[in-house]
Amino acid sequence: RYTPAPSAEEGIAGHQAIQSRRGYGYKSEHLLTGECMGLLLSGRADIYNPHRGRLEEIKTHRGDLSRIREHQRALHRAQLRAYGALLCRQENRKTLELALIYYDTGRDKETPVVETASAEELWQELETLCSHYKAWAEQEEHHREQRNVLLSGLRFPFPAFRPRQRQLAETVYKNSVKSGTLLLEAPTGLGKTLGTLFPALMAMPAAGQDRLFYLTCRNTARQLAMDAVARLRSAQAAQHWPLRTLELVSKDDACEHPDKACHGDSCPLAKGFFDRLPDARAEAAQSEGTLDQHTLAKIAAGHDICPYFLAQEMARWSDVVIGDVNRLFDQSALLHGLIRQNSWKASVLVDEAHNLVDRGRGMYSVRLDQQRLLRIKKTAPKPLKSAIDRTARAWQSLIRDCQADTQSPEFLETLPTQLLGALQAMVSNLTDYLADNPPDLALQELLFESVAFMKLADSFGDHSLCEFQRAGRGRASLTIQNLIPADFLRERFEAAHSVLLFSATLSPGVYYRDLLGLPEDSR
DNA sequence: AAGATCGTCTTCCATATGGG
DNA sequence: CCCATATGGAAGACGATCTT
Repeated sequence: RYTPAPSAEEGIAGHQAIQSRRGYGYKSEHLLTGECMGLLLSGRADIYNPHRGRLEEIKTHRGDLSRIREHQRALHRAQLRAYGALLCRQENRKTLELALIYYDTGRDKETPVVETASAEELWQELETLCSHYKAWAEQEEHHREQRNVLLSGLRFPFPAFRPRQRQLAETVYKNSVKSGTLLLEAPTGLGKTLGTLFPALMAMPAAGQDRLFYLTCRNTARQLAMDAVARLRSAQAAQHWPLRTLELVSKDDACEHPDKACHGDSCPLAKGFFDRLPDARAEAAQSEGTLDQHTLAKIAAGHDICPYFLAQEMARWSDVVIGDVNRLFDQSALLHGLIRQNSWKASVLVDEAHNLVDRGRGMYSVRLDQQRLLRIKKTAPKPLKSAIDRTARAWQSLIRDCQADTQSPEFLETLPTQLLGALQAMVSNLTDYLADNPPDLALQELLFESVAFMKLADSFGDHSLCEFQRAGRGRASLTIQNLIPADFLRERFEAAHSVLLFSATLSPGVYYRDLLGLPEDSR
C-alpha cells in the first residue's frame, strides 16, 4: 500500500530488515536512561554494537534522499547524538561511532551517515539542550499553576445564575471531574455557552485536565464561545488573565493567498515558514490575551507567515481551543493528534451536538470524480500520462460493469479493485512528480481526492455505502458514503478525558450514543 | 543459462458513438 | 453537426514458467 511517506508498518518492517542483516553482537532496541540537569531522560536506540562501539539510528524514507528537509535531518542527528550522550555515560565510553541510517523502503537501500564523537562533547550538547528544555518546561509549569489558580477561583460574569443554569453547571462540573461522557439536552435560552464553558473551565484544576476544546458546528456558535470567554475575562477582579485561548478558523477563512497553492514554491507566506515561526510564536505566546482570528492575522502579518499555520502551531500551546468539530473528529484532525502525541487530558465540549451525526458522516465520506480526471488527462505532463490513462481505462471498465441501467445510482457490494489499483499507482506517480516539479493546483487536487478516496476505501465496511452514479458521458462518480460514523468517532471520544455533548435536541439519546460511538455508560 | 512460449498489461492508433 | 468520450485491435513490453 503506497503512502508518500513510509507508513508505520513499513517503518517497522524497514527497521527489522536492517536489524536482521546486522549479524551477531548487536543489541536492538537498546534501552537508554539517564539524568541530565535534573531531567529524567529515556529512549530506545535502534541498534547498538558494543564491540565496534557503534550506535545506529534508523530512519525510513521513500524516494530521493534529498527530499528529506534540512531541519528534519538535523532533528534526526540531534536525536542520535542525545542517545549517544546517554549511552556513553551509561556504558562509560570515551568515544562513540554514530551512524544515522536512512533506509529507502521502496528500493531496499541503506544510506549511512557516520560520524565519531567524544563522550564529552555529546554530554555538553545534551546539557545545552536540557537547559533550554528545562527553562521552557519551568515556565510552562508556572503558567499552568497560575492558570489553575485563576480557574479555581473563576467568577461567574453575572450576579446570579438563571433558573436551572446552576443545575446545568453542576452537572457539567461533575462530569468533568469524574471523567465522564455526557449527552446533555438543555432548552434554548438557558445560556448554554456560558453555562457549560464556565463550569468546565472551573473543573479543569480539580479534574487535572490539561486542555479544553470547545467545538462548534457553525461559525456563529464559535463566535458566541469567543464572546463568552471575553465576558468571563472582563468579569474577573484581577487584570492578569493566564488563560491562553485560541480561535481556530478554517483554512479558507484564514488564507491570505487563496489563489496560490499551499506550498513553499508558490505561496510567499509558506516559503521559509519555519525560519520565521519562532519569532511569531513567541509574540503570540506573550500577547497575554485571546488569540482570535483578528489578533493572529495581525501577528502573522508582522512576521510574513501564514496565519492558518500559525494558529495550528498555537494549538499546542493554548489552554482553551475554540474551533470547528472537524478539528477533533476529522480523519487527520489536529487536536486529536495533539491529544495522542502529548497524552493530554482533554476536556471536550461539543456545542449543537445534534449536528455531529451529519457532520461525522460528511467527514468520513468521499467522492471520486471522473470528469476531473478527464480534464487533467488532456494537459497532463508526459511522465503522468500513462498512469492517468490507466485510471481512465479503469473508469471505463467500471462503467461497463455497472451499465445495468443508466442515470439511476447503483450501490456496489464491493469496491472496484481495478480502479483502486490504478488509483494507487497514479497517487504514487503524482507524489513523485509533485515532489520535484513546480506545484500545480489541479494535480494537487487530483492527488488529494485520490488519496482521500483510497484512505476511506481501506476502511470500507458495513458502516458505509459505495455508490456509483453516471450523469452522462465522462461524468461518472463514485462515492463512499458513510452512514454510521461511530466506528470512526469512537476512538476520538475514548481519547478525551471528559466529553460533554450538548444541544437543545438530543433525543432519543440512545440513537446519538450508538451513531456517534459513545461509551455504553454515557448519559 | 540461454532461449522459447505463453499470458498479461501497455501503448498507440483508428473508429464508433453519444451529448450538447 | 461536432467534439470529446468510449472501445477495440495491433504491436510491443514484460514477467513467469517451461524446455533444451
